[in-house]
Amino acid sequence: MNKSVGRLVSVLYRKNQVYLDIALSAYNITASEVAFITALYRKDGINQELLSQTLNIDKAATAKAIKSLETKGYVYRTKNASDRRANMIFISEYARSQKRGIYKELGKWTDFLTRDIEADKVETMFEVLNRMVEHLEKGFLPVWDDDEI
Amino acid sequence: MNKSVGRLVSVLYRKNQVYLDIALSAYNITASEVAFITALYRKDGINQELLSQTLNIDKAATAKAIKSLETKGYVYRTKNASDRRANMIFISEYARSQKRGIYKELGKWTDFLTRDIEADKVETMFEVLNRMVEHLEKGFLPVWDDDEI
DNA sequence: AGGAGATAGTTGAATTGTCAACTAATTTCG
DNA sequence: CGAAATTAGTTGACAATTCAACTATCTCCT
Repeated sequence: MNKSVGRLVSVLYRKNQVYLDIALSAYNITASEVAFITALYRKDGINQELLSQTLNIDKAATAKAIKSLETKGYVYRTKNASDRRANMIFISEYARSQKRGIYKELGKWTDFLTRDIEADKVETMFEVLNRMVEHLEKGFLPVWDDDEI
Repeated sequence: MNKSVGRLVSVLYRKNQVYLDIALSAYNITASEVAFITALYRKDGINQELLSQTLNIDKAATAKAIKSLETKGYVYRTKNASDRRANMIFISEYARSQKRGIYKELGKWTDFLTRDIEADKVETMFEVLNRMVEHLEKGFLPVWDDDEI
C-alpha cells in the first residue's frame, strides 16, 4: 500500500478536475467553480474574503472565479454598505434552479470513488481528512533555514 | 463534518504544493518534481510512459518535469536501444546523495498532517485513498449525455 | 515487403492557482 | 483628529497540468 498522502491526494485532485469539468459542462461551470457555488448554496451574502477562508483558497483565485461565475449568471455581487471595500456575493435564481442537477453530478463522483468500500472506513477517511485540513487551518508547519533561529 | 472528497482533497493538494515548494527549495526541486524523483528512487531505468502511468499523470507533464530534472542534474536519459522511441530515465548520483534529506522533508509533512490522529485511523485513510485511486486506474466513470444511448 | 494502426515523446494553447504589488476603504491609537 | 497599519479586492506574472496535434518509431497483418 502506498503511504504518500501527497501522491494519493494529487491523483484524486487532478482526476476530480477532469471528471467534473466534463460532467458539469452541461451546466457551463468548471470543477474549480463548483466549489464556490456549493459554498454559496450553503450560505450566500458573504464576502470574498470569507469565501476564500472557507475554501482555503487564495483570494486572487476567488476574485477570478467569482468574476467568471458572475459573467455566467450564477452569482451577483453588491457592495456592502457598511464596508465599502467588501462585496457581498449572492447565488442567483438561475443557480438555485441548477442546484439539484449539480449535486447529482457531485454525488455520482463520490459514489464512484467510494464504491465497494465499507461505509465505516469511508467515514473514518472523511474524519481523518477533515482533521488534517484542520491542522492546516490552525497553522502552517513552520519552515526554517537550518541556520536561522 | 465535511463530506466532500473534492474540497478536502483540493485543500490538501494545494497546501502540499505550497509547503513542499518551500521545504524543497534547498534541494532546488519543486513539489511536482519530487513525485517523479521518489518514483525513480524506487525504480529507475523505466521510460516516461510507465512513469506517467505510475503517477497517473499526463505524459506531457512527465516530459516537462523530466526535462527540468535533467537540467537540474537529478536524472539523465538514454535512448532505449531496442525501442528508439523510448527514453530510459535514471537517477543521478547527485540525486541519490540528496535522497535522505528529501525524504526527511516529505516525512515532516506527513507527520504534521497526521499529528494527534490515531494510527489505525490514519491507516484506514490510506487504505481508502488507495482503493479510490484504484477505482480511477481501473476505469473512468463514464459520462454520457442523457439523450445519448 | 509494406501499409495501417498503435505507441513514446514533444510542443503549444488554455486553465487553475499562488504570490506580489497595487488601490481603496477601514480601523487603531498616540 | 490624523497618520500608520490593516483589510478587501484586483491585476499581472509565473508554475503545473491537461488536451490536441504533431513526429518518429514500432508492431501487426495480409
